[in-house]
Parts: sequence; structure tokens; C-alpha cells
Amino acid sequence: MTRPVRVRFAPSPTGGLHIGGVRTALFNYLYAKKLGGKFILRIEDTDQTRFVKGAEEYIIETLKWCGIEPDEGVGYGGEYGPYRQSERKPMYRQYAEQLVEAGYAYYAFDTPEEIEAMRERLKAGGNPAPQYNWAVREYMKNSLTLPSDEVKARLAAGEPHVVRIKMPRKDEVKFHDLIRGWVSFQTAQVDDKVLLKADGMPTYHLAVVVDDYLMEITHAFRGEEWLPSAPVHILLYKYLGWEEKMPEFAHLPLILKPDGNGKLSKRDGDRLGFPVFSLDWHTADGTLQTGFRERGFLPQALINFLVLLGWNPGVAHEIFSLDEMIQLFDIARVHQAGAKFDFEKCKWFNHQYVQMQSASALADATVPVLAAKGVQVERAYLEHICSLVKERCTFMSDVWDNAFFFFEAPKEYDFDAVRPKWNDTKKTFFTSFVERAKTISTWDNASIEACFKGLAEEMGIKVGEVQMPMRIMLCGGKFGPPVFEIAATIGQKESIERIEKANSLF
RNA sequence: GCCGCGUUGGUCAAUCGGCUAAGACGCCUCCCUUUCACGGAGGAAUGACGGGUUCGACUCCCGUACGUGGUACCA
Repeated sequence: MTRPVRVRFAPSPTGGLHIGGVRTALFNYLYAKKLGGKFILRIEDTDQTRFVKGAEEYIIETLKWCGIEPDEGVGYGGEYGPYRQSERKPMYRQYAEQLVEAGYAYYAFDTPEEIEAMRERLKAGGNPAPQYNWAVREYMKNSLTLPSDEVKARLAAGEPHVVRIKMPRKDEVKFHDLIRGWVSFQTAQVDDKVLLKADGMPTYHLAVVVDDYLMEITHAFRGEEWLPSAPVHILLYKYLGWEEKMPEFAHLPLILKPDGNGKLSKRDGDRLGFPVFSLDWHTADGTLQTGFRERGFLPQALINFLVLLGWNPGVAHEIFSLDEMIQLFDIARVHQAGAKFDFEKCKWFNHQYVQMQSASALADATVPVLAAKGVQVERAYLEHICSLVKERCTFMSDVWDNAFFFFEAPKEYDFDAVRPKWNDTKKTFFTSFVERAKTISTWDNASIEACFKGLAEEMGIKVGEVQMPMRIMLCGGKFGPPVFEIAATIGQKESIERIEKANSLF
């Protein structure tokens, strides 16, 4: 029964998408593309209380930015819609009722207060995490304990109720996970999960199963946090008579905090100084959670970094194009253990990708920065500078910091790097150099260097002795491309002015 | 607490019983450059612990420890 591959990424629109979600989407995408299947975006907005406006658009924009766009789903259309669970609300109830009729589920009328009371009682009795399970359901208000007339009456009266799955008292659910192999659970350990909420919305458990079935999903890849509830889903497929169409499962390892203790969470970014969100996200209270995009990351770099977090391609190199990832991707090579997020390595990937960018692309990214500084330069000049400083840029936005002295004379000097060894001879050297520099007819790298070194030799000064001061004069500090390159770039007049000014200051 | 999943250098990780245990990031040294960076050459640093199984265990099994996830009318 080989069906066409259909995988889905099914996030909840509860806020910005963090990199764990991006990676889940990525693995789904790669798998689909590898097998010539479809990648579907489904929005799981069954919890009305947690719904956040704008989150859905954010998710779509993230996928677009990352270059892993869905073939089908919210924002993309398709034959299996609607793709928003809130819009599918009327579809779920019938399945819940089918389960009740078959004896696999039941109606429960307990109020939140009653359930809370039950929990308190059991906690007092020494149970740290009471569940509504096979033992407890015996004395709660549900269609298993209430007379059938009363159940009918309550239902007819429109009394609030939920539908819960009736987990077998003693059974074992075993299933094969593409990443973890055979996994089994004792049904007695899992509670009677709510399937249909009092507001008529399904919970995740009912919704995934129904939607995956209806949308003919063949492979369900999701985070490891879902592993414990997998038996509920497996049972649901069985109870609904859909076993044949059950997707293959793979539970992805979690991305953990770099400093230990738990999975990476939304707040770690601010705490540790790196982004965890794909794009900037403004929370309801107005705080900004920085995104990788705004921080200066290239999407290919982020994707490349993420794909290697929990997956190993089995080849020697680490830089992959999306196409190459698709070629190499193999769900069986996904790790079982969680991986810590390493921002240093993430930056390294970005640096690698920045190096692949053209000077023109770097220039494009720098234009707004210059505009903000009020600096105006010719395009060709900008591009030349970009090519000169590219190798020291980790982010596309790093050009200014590495090249500001090409746009304006240094405002301050690293005197400590010059003064200790400064003397009249050097001062004289620069005075003479300025005179000679004025006579250079072709102001280029080689001519300047020849002039500079020639003078040094004549005066019996080691070139190195005056090269550093020259650098400080031109850019203010111990950084930047080769000195003569700088001089050639900023021009004869500007170079001479800077040298004269600094020479009087040292 | 209970249940699940995991455990190779600081981090990401290769290895599918033969290991003198790859590679990458980071770190250190040297070369290049009398700047920074890039590049090049080296270096330090790893199998949680205890039992089996086996001629042989990092690899298989069992315990323990530790980590991590779940234990909601959240996903």
C-alpha cells in the first residue's frame, strides 16, 4: 500500500515560530521533496484561548523566508481543505460520537471544579499527578457511571460536556517509530484524554488523527514531546477503523538550551543573547523578541545549521544547498538524543554563507545602513569596499563596523598603539611621505606601496615601524584591510589629509 | 512520584562487534600578514558507571546514575 508521500507541518498560532518549529518544518519538507511528495501546512488553532493574531502570517512568512514553502495548506490552497482546524470544527464531532457509540469513548459531565476537587483529593492521598483514568472514571460524572436516560437528558438539555477516550485498563500499545524503533506503552499509564472539548472543539489528539487521516498524511514527523501521547493516537486510528491508513511516525529530538536544563524556550534568547525566533516577533505586551532574519542571518545559513542539529548526512562536508539536503536526507539518520543549540556554530555557518555572497549583495544590505548614517557614496565604491571587507563579516550588516573608515575620517585614534614608539624620525618620515605622495600620478596600491617603502629605505627605517602608524592614521585603529589598499581606495587627497592631521596629533 | 525517550571531547557528531575512536564549531600554538580577518600547519580535549554476552565491545543485553519529555477541556 504505497501511497504518495504527504507530510505536514502543523504549528499552533500561539506566537512567533522558534527554531525548533523551523527545524520540524524543515525535516518534513526535506522528506517530502526527497520522495516527491507534498508538504502541507496545517494550522492547529483549536485552542481559542491561546490564539494569537498575526501568528499564522508569521509562520507563513517564516517558511517563505527559509525557502521551504508548502505545496498545500493555509495560504496555498489544496484539495483537502480547509487547512485551519478552527474551520474544520464541524467535522470532528461525528468521529467523537462514532467512538462513543462503539464504546471506545464516553461523555463526561464533570465540571472543572469537580475535576479539580478530584485532583486535590488524590494529591492529598499521595498521588503527585492525578489523572482522569480507568480507576477515576468509575466515580466521576460520565456516561459510564450515569444512567443512560440521564445521559440523554443532559445531552438533550445542552449541558456542557466533553468526550474522553476510554483507555483500556490493561493493554500494551506498540508502534514503530522511524527514528526510535519499536516503542511501547502500557495503556494503564495513560489517562482518558479529552477528545472533544466543551466548546465543541477537538483537542489536539482527536484533531491530528482525524485531519491526518482525511488529508491522507503518510508520515507524521513531530517533536519528541509528542511521544508520550502517541499511544492515544495509535489507539484512535484503531478505534476509528483507520489502521490501514495510519501514518508512519517519527519523533524528532528536541533542541535544548545551550546551558543545560531543558528544551530551548522562547525566553532563552533574551536571556543568553541570541535569537530563537525566525523573524522579529512583537509580543502582546510590546516586547520585541529578535529574529534570526533581523539579527542578520541568511536563511540558507540558518537552515544549514538547523538541519545538522539532530541529523547527520554521513558525508564529510557540512555546507549544503537545499537541493543537496534533499538529496542526502534520510529520516533514519536523525538522532535520538536532543541537541544543544550552539550559537557560535550558528554564526560560523552564517559567516560561511556571507562569504558566498557577491559584493553587490553585500552592498545591497549596506545601503540602508549608510542611509541611516547619512553617508552617500557611489555604488561602485561601495561594492569595492564590500569586497575588501567581506571576509571579516559574519553578518550582512557587518560592513559598516569593518569599513566605516572608508566613509569618514577616523574620529579617534588608538594612540596607545603608536605613541610608545613614536619619535621625531617617524614624524619626519610622514611629513616627507606626504610631500612625495602628492607627486604620485597614478594613485594605486602598487605606487603607494613603492613610494612608502622607498622612502622608508632611504631613511633607514624598517617598513614595519611606520606601517602601523600609517594604519592608525588612516583608520584609527589596528584593524582593516591592507594599508595601501585603504589608501588607494579612499584616494590621494583624503589619504594625505588624514596623514597630515594625524601626524600633528601623535 | 509514575511512565517514555536518551547518554561518544565544552558543543554538533562519525562508528552499525576489530579503535591506534573521523570530521566540524570553539579553544591553544605556529606560519602567512609587522593590524584584524581569511587561509595553512599542528595541539589539548571523548565512549556516564557497574555487570553480563563474545575470541573481541563505544558498538548487543541488564541494572544504576544522570539528562530530557510527558503526566491539562495547551499544543
